Amino acid sequence: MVGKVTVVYPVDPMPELPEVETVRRGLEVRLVGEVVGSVEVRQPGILEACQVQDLQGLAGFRVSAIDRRAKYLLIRLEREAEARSLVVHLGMTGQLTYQADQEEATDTFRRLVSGYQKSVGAHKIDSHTHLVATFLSGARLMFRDPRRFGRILLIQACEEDDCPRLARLGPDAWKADPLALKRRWIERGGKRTVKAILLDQSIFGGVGNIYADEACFEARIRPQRILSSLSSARIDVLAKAVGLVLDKGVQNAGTSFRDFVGADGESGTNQEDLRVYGRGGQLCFRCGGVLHKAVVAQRTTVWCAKCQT
DNA sequence: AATTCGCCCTGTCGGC
DNA sequence: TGCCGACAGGGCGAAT
Repeated sequence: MVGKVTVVYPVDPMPELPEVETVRRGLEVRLVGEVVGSVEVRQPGILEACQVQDLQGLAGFRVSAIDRRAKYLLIRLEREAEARSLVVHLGMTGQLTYQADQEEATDTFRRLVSGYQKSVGAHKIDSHTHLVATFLSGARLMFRDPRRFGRILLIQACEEDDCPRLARLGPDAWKADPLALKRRWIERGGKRTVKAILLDQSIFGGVGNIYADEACFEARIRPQRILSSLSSARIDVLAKAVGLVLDKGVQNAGTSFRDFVGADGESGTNQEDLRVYGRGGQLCFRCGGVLHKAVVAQRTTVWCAKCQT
């Protein structure tokens, strides 16, 4: 028996495509059809290109759909002939949770499950809760983000192409045709590293630090390899690996080290399936070699020097 | 033109 | 034990 085991809980990096998709699915089930009663902005600093009054003016709008583009959530709102999109980026620690009624348990319940903190239920309103939308049904949608890297924008539904953040995004990386990934990587990647290309949201959107490293491990390619130095066949493998790790992330309802929760406050389980992210210095599950850690493309990067070439 | 840097922000952790 | 600096990190604008 081991005496005392120190478990390190890394802070979740930015929610990436699978995490945002998990929130989208949760909100789609619960939020569509709800009519906004009032919106309280508790921290105006999270707003971008819109004012507190604009959000307060959403009273009477009905939620018609929840869409996602890369790591952005788009909450579609309609009132008579008007249509708006509430655009939400979760930053690093953002949580967008739904509460059916205010009598429901109002505190997050955390417990340890397989070495990680498991979160259940919407968090109570605290100093990190920056926006609370209350619906006519009594339900609430809350945006909570301790590190405040998240952003909320409100745009006219028809102005999506004029929103610089959205206009910059390339196609969605999830469910993209592997041949399309390959073609665009080669066209737009120049002489950059695989890691830099995977993280570049204007080439394909949705992949962040976790899934970039996991895809490289899956494809047995070093993240610092220059893409143009890879054979055509190996780029094909990488393209399939990206699809695979994103699929798995979505199936597992996202990666939760600490902060990430879905719309109902539930943690994901993908952290249990990670092969390299957060494992620098530990042993490779595939070959037993020591996993290396270094900064590549300005991000902490982990790879196996033995089986990734 | 392509790439890098500094900033935003706060909880957590290691060192003293 | 407690204080404090270092660190983490996506996206954006400025600088190189």
